[in-house]
Amino acid sequence: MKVSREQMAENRRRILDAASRLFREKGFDAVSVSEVMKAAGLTHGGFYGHFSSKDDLVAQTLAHVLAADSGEGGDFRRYLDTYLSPRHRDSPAGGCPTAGLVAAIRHQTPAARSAMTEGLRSQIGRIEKALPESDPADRRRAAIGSWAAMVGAVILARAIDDSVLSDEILEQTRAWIDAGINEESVA
Amino acid sequence: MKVSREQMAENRRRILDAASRLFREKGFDAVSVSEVMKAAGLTHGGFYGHFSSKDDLVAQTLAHVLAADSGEGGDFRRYLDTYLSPRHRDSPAGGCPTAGLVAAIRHQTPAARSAMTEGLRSQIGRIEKALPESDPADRRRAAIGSWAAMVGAVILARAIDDSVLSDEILEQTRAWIDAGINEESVA
DNA sequence: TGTACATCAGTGAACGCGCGTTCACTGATGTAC
DNA sequence: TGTACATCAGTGAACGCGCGTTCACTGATGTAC
Repeated sequence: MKVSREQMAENRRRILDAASRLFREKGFDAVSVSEVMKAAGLTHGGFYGHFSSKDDLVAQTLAHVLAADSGEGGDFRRYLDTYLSPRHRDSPAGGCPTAGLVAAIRHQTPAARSAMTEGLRSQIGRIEKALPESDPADRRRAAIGSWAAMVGAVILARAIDDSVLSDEILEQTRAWIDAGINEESVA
Repeated sequence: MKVSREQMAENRRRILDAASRLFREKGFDAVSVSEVMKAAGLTHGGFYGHFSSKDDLVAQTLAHVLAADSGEGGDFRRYLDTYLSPRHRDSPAGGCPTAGLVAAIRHQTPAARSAMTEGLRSQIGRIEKALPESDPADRRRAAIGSWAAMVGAVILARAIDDSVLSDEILEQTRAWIDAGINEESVA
């Protein structure tokens, strides 16, 4: 049955939101088109009215979720504490899409890589702005280094089965970044 | 046709080596059992004489490649320069198995997670030893923070399609870690 | 040392399954009058 | 505003394909004598 234009737009949003959560939780390959559609409250046949292929869904989901990833104009240290928390590590579905999906981007289409590139560029810019003032070159270095360490730490912490070591990775990386930021702002 | 015991052991090693390269290059899901066997110079039917399932191959490949990942008793800065080089970024198949595979471990079996946990534990220990002397607690913090940043930077650098930004991520992360190490050794 | 034969590593056809994708159909929407 | 009908978003059965896995078979290995 046909559906109103607003309903169709909302359906599309629900598909993207469902895909976004499922992809972060289980990875691109382990999530089927049917699963996404069911999670969005629809049947699989209607999928191709919204997207040209599963690859297209992946690319559009990335653009959707990385654009929404903004916010956080606030304090960098607060962001750091939240990001490197056990709570964030344990919630991939609702957590940072970069931590959940970057590594898989290598095996996706050029459109997906492009979306990730822009997402990463703006995320680095956002961290630069949130960092305590100092020399612009140092600030950029700190933004990139911190972000690499944050994403790396969450990925490592999520991969292992020893919760003590996992907690330690989060906490030590947090302290290490914190010390690096102090150093930069003092320099 | 049957094959000598030594030949069988060598075949097993060749399967693990082929799987190791292919998994790092394309990811676990995108590599089929047949593809691995063909790369090892065998046919797919013989696979189950060596491994009980593809999941078993994944777990054993991780144990195999993470154990071999050792070496590098040398200078940390040299290791850092090599690790965060465009050459390493561009060679996932022959590169660090952690950078190539950690993020996918979350979706693998407990045996695979266990292998990654031990691999990570020993890698952190190795870096601790290679770091310039200072307080042991600072050294451990630096080892974990540096490793998170190194793995994160390579994963980020591999994900994007802008080679200028990708090079910058490697170089800035290298400089950021270098500064952090200096700070620790001075403290 | 040489022979006879049981073992078993590797082969390749075949299987069942779930996936991405297609398509004839349905019935609510929204436009033309 | 009310009616008639063309449009088209969503449905669900069906498809072809590649995957992991199985199995009857082959022939070299290596052991028993």
